[in-house]
Amino acid sequence: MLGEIDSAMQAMTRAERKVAVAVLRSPYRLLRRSISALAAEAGVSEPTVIRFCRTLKCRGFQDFKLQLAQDLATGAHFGPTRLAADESAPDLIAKVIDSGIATLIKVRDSLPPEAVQQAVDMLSAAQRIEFYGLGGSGIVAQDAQHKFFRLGVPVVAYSDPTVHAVSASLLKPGCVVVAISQSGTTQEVIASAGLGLAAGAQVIAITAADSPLARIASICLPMNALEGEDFYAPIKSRLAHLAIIDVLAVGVALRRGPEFQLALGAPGTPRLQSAR
Amino acid sequence: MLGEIDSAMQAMTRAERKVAVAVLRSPYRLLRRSISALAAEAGVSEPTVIRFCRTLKCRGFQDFKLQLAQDLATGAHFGPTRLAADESAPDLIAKVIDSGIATLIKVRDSLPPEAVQQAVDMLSAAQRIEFYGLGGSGIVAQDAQHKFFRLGVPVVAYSDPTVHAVSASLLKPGCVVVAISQSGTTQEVIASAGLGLAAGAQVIAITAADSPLARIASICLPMNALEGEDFYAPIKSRLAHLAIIDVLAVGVALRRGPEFQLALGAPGTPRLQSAR
DNA sequence: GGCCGAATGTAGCAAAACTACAAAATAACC
DNA sequence: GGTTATTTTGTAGTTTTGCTACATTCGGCC
Repeated sequence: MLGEIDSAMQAMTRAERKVAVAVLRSPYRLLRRSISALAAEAGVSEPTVIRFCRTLKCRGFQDFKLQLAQDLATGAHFGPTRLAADESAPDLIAKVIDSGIATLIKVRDSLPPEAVQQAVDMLSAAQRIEFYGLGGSGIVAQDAQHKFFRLGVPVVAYSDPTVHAVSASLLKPGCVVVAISQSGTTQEVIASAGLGLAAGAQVIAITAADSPLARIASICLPMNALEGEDFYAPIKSRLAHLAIIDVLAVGVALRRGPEFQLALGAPGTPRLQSAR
Repeated sequence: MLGEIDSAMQAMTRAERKVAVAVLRSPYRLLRRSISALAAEAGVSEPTVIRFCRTLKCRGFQDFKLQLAQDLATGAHFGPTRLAADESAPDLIAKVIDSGIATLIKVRDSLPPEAVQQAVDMLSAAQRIEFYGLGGSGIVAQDAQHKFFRLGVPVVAYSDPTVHAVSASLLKPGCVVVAISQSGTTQEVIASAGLGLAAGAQVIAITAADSPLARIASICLPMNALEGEDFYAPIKSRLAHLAIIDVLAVGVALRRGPEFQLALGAPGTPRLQSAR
């Protein structure tokens, strides 16, 4: 929609263009505003705003606002929407968080259910689970540890390559390694995953499809390259990883039965650290 | 949102429930309709419809329609997201991630822009930033460190109470503490925040509104109690915290200028750890 | 059965969105 | 270059919408 406005601007009259730039400047604020407020901000009259909406194939201002709202909610507008250095706080909030929402939608629609199913089965049956990740992925690994460690399985997270290399070589059949890496090319993680496999453990990779790490893994949960290597790229991929971990954690908790579901934080359960 | 309507129905009066079923029957059609049309369809009066919206924590009918539109657009409208023990993988993915999307939407719509603005100003001007959090919030703190530490400010994250207590008492004016706690009642974090204040530092709290921690903080970014202490509660609150951190990080990066924006991971930038 | 509080509806108001028309600006033509 | 025709923009008015204040009715309780 924002893109459409941008491209339709050429065919607009002068006054309509003024409305267009006002809308593009802070789309989110518009949602809460009235026709008169927008007209005043753009420095035009109210009917001009309505004509602007009609030019965009909308029935009126209300209709326009509704479509814009849906568009912004899906995050479908990202890419053309650049953040300005002087971004207003409401727009800053909306743009950053919508970028997150868009990421989650993408993960939801691209995660292969079969792979998730297999991963949940494998983790539910595991005698021991180890999460490996470096840097940002190391934080994801620690988060995973927090979510899994109350499910009744020994679980650890390592973000030090030398440590997880040693640990991996000491694993046994029945153990599961979850290797987390955005690119799937991080040598240290690939190496440790390989050591784990050699020791008889199984490896679940949360990484880019068709990457070296993905190829050696028993199961791969692909995180399709979030196209648009933009400003938020690292934030997006972190979020995507965390979401995948969440799915696995909930899946395993369900499988393990009610007593462990409670441990995840149902009402009345004594709070452990992670609930803070 | 549709899920919330469903669960809020129990606490509703008879007439409000009639509105609820009318909405749930055809949510999409509602978007184009007016208050009077909905009232007629549900067989109630117009103010009842408004009361229904208010019951759902909306400011009015317009606000309700807007939120509904965004909700429907994201596709995150799974009913009362109960999970069965034998949940199929596609549903598991959809429900867990939609719960996350709903959380982000809630954060987006409830974060006070003025507080965010102030927090960004304060962080941009800070000589030193320290993040404190325990348990699950400790991971959030570490994540924050990763996101901030390339912005040209000394930044650390502590999740050990004795360590951050010592560190807080050594702070000076110009330093900023970001205290993260879900409940806002964690004694150790409150104590350290207090020490920081006493040493002349300022404190930004990411926690529940009106909690003890919120009251002593210079600025509070409230994470309104995500009602429905359900199965995902801990996952939701973690996600909400991370999202708030993201907003702050992007806000500060923008303020600090282009060179630091690149550091967050724009194309062509050498990748550091967090990009993995 | 009468009283009290909650729940619902009625009536009215202010503002919002939209329409019809007139003024201004622009372009076309002689 | 001036006059006319056409498009563009603004003004004023109408209708609808969302909302509020108040009255009425319903349901529980002594």
